Amino acid sequence: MKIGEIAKKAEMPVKTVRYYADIDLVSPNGRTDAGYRTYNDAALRKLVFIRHARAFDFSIEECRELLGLFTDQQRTSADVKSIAQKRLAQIEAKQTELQSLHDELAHLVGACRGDNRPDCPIIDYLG
Amino acid sequence: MKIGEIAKKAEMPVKTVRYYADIDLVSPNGRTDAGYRTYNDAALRKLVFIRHARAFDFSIEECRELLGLFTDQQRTSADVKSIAQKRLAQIEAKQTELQSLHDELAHLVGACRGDNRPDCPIIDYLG
DNA sequence: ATAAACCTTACAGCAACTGGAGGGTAAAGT
DNA sequence: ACTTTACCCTCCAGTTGCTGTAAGGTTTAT
Repeated sequence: MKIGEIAKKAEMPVKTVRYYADIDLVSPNGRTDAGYRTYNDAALRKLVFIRHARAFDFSIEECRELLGLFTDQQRTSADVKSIAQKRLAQIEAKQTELQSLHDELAHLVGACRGDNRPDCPIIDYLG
Repeated sequence: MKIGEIAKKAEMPVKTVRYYADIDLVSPNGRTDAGYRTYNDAALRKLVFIRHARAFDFSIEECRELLGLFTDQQRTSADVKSIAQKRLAQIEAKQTELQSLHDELAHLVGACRGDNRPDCPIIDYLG
């Protein structure tokens, strides 16, 4: 499989696949005579794995860690769960933060008449 | 006021104040003979304004826009409200996204026994 | 034969800073 | 007066996770 084909199957840009190769996250299994990267099905599974993990906002380094567990026969589900729980806690923290952000801003927007007079509680609050 | 003083009053790192000067977001009103940036109270108010707006995840460009309105006597509250509403919609979209992320991941974490056996629904799902 | 589609590397850029090197200056202590 | 400490300066590199572009080489289809 050349890079275009695996990228299509993994549903990500060619650039991204090449980037993952550059940072040694998912390496091609070889090169053609012309220097084209060649990939196998194992690489495809890794890319799909990463796409899913990235959708969960796992960082690249977390993906690397998870990928290690993914291919490690010795891993325990506790290892994986612990990483996922850490991520979940991060998400929950972000949610809380976003909620108070939302509430404050919504309050200000609600208080602003939005007419063509210059006085505005949003500006007052921010300033 | 020199940069250290205004940074302290505005509650942000000196580096950040210097950065805002570099990108012409908040310029010093002059320089000392030695080349030190000098700031006045108007600059301080702008920095505080920006810190608040940034806490709402307004981008620097949005801050620039808001700052323009802030100092523009001709602005109407409708101008400001429209920017704030746009931002509110972005926050709400992010919240929805984060919620489904949370639910999916929480489901997976809940399904994982987290013992020392290798089979793990999180890995199964991601792979 | 040639054009389109594909591949390569290498560098630049995004946002919004942060850190560090390598210096000059000012304020405070002795 | 001298030294230490605390500031200040510029410039460059790095962060994250790519994406865009330039300037080429290769393969495939017509």
